[in-house]
Amino acid sequence: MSPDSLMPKNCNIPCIKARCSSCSLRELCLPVGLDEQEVRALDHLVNQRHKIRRGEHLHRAGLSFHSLHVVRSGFFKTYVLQEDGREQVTGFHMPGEVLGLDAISADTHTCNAVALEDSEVCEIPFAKLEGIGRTIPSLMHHFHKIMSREIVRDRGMLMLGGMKAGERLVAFLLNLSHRFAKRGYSPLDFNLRMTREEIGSYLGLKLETISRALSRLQEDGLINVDNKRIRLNDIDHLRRQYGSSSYE
Amino acid sequence: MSPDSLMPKNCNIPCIKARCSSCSLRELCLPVGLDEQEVRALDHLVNQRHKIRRGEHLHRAGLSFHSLHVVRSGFFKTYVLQEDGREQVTGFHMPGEVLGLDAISADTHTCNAVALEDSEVCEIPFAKLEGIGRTIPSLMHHFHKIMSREIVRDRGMLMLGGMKAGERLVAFLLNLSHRFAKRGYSPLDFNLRMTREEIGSYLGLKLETISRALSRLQEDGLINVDNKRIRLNDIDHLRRQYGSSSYE
DNA sequence: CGAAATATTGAAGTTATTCAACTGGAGTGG
DNA sequence: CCACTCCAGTTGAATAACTTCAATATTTCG
Repeated sequence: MSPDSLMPKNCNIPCIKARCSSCSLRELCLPVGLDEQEVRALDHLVNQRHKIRRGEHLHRAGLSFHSLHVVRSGFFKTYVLQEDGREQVTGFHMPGEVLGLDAISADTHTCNAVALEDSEVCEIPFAKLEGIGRTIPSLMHHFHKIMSREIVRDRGMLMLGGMKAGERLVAFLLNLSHRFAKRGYSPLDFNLRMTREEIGSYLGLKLETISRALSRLQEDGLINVDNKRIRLNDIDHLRRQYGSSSYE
Repeated sequence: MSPDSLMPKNCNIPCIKARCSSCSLRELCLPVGLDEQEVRALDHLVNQRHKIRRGEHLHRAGLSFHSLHVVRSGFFKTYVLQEDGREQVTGFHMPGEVLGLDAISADTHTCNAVALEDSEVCEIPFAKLEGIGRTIPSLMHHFHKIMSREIVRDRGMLMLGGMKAGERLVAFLLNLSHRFAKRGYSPLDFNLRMTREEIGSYLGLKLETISRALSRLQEDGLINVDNKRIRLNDIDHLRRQYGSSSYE
């Protein structure tokens, strides 16, 4: 049992009307920086909440694109299948983060998105977003910032290029830590939702290498590893020793 | 390194009014898919053309953001300097491609952009773009596609994660080839504008590894290398043998 | 032309991968 | 409840890939 499940406790309704104005993620999600009136406009924009159970897909590569989705609770991974059948993980996604931005380009999803734990998403029909954005410039501008942040984030991953396995892993852990912290969870003690293999795929390493790197960090006393649970014992040391790579 | 000011220095014709409606890049750049009237609106949007000479910077990380720039001619690289002083290349940019999308996120440039050869850019004040976009939905929508494409492109780089040096390099060459082709240049015979070191930085490899991989491909008869000039002798073989990675 | 930057290549060293054996936990069915 | 299997994870040993260091060649540019 994870000490910090990202799931809300009482969810037995498959779809409910989403309301940004009373959502606990207001300060993380689309509404950031919007005033009361603008957030109410968002209430009209956001269609509904969907439950996605662990292992279910939110969308698949090749499907036509209509709506963005914001993670309301839970945890997702996105990935693509390469010709040879290998799965390449392209990202992990927490509450408040937007899925589907890649699909705007060609009106087609370019990746698969699967829930790593029971999750909920809010659906945002993209045409509607563009429509409402026309009348609420600050909303449109905010959306541009979100897209831009996605670019910055992806580019941050690129910068791991020159790093060694241990450094990449630390950068990854620090990134998760930072994102958990922003969501009110401990930045020092959290559960990985993904397997070593998925981490490896994301970082361009093999699962054994991830395992070894984790063991090594534990030997050095920098972290504690108990299966999926990670404790960062000396986050400053981690930050100093390895690239701070604080990309959002 | 050459001393390079932020402003164009001594150009005879430093800045001229840009006109999308008569630009040869119409089919590659912002105007793609817009009708006559909409393109004329773009003429008002685009401020002017700037000449950036080889080695000069278009912008630097940390500077405040006002305008996007579209490469009108020439070739740019973007990069960030890491704490240890190492330069990490984040991209190469050809005519018709937009620079500065990363900066929207925080109104601050997150990377440096330097011309790898004498170049020209068209300046697009971002506030103006958002303003005009409000009245021309198709322009706004097109802009969203451009941002989305940038995300797809960056993510394509991520997918090189699992590949070996030779495969990454081939993916890189095929990507360049494809982009040259779209611009009317030969997809089989082109000049690299960047050094081996810059390619290496971009791909997460050392310059010697790039050099060796190029030599190896030449030995195998797949390409010809003459310093910066590359000829692809068997592009189908290259495409088949290595990941097609046709990201945009 | 000559200096500095860029590129190539070899040999040695390091790092990550591969293959393989083994552990432990979750879930299943007798 | 236990035996069993499956899956994720750990760890070791051998191998492959990449980097580093170093020497040399080539190109670029003032």
